[in-house]
Amino acid sequence: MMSIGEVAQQAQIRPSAIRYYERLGLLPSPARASGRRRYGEDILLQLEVIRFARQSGFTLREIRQLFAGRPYSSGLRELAAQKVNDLDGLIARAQGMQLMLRRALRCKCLSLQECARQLRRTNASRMPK
Amino acid sequence: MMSIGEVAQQAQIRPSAIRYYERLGLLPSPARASGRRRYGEDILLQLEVIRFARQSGFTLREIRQLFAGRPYSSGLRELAAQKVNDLDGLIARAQGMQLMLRRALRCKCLSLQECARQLRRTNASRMPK
DNA sequence: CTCCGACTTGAAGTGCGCTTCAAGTCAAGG
DNA sequence: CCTTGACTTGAAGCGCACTTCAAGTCGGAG
Repeated sequence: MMSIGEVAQQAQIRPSAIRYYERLGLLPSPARASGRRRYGEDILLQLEVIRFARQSGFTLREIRQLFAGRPYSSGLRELAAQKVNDLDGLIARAQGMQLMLRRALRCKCLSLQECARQLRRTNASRMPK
Repeated sequence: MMSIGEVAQQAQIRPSAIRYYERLGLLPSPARASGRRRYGEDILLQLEVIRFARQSGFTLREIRQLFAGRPYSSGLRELAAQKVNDLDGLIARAQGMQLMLRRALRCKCLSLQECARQLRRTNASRMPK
């Protein structure tokens, strides 16, 4: 069993963030030894998933809905499917942005107006309203 | 020439956001007619690029650095190249997340622990520390 | 002319994701 | 024993991206 400090060090995260996740309901309250939190190995995996999801643009509330609920809960699969869809949009936008930046790097016209015009011409379909 | 309200309506954004962007230096101060801002068509393109960049995970400060500076400024190309790189990471994480969610949808084990274990087994290389 | 609605400004407020602070508890080492 | 340092809590603070509010200005319709 690890202390919150050990977990934090291994997960490269601040203890305060772990406590914050717990308060928000992303993590279950762990066992306690004379008041102090004691964690098993599982916590590291859970924190990894939280970070991974955060870095994919999920909010903590979404992460709680998706991962901290019981399996098979009613709207959960629907939500997950929606999220898969959202990620398609995110990926498309990120790729469009890359295209724009690469183009700007090549053509030496790195200014808002020029790049916008280029983007519009070549990538209009991927620019959401 | 358009008023801030017209621009806002066409760009699907609040006037307050336009003023905020202006204050932050993302947008130049437009012409004024008896105190009121008057915009040409260019503003719509500029706002589109800002939204597009925001949706790709850029902060407003980054957007200002990248797009609101003069062309060819010193560290600008370097920054852009860095951003292209960051986007690779973002795209990879988003795709990893999609994989995880799709898997969870198929195998009916949508719980933090199960998905984490799956992710770890199948996608460890894409999980950043 | 008067009223309405859209605009102006600066300042304060909001929600998110944390961090920091203050005050206190506890266990282990010297 | 007593100090040290990691922990506990609740509350406050912070940076971001805006929005909202308060108080005032302005142009055009009636």
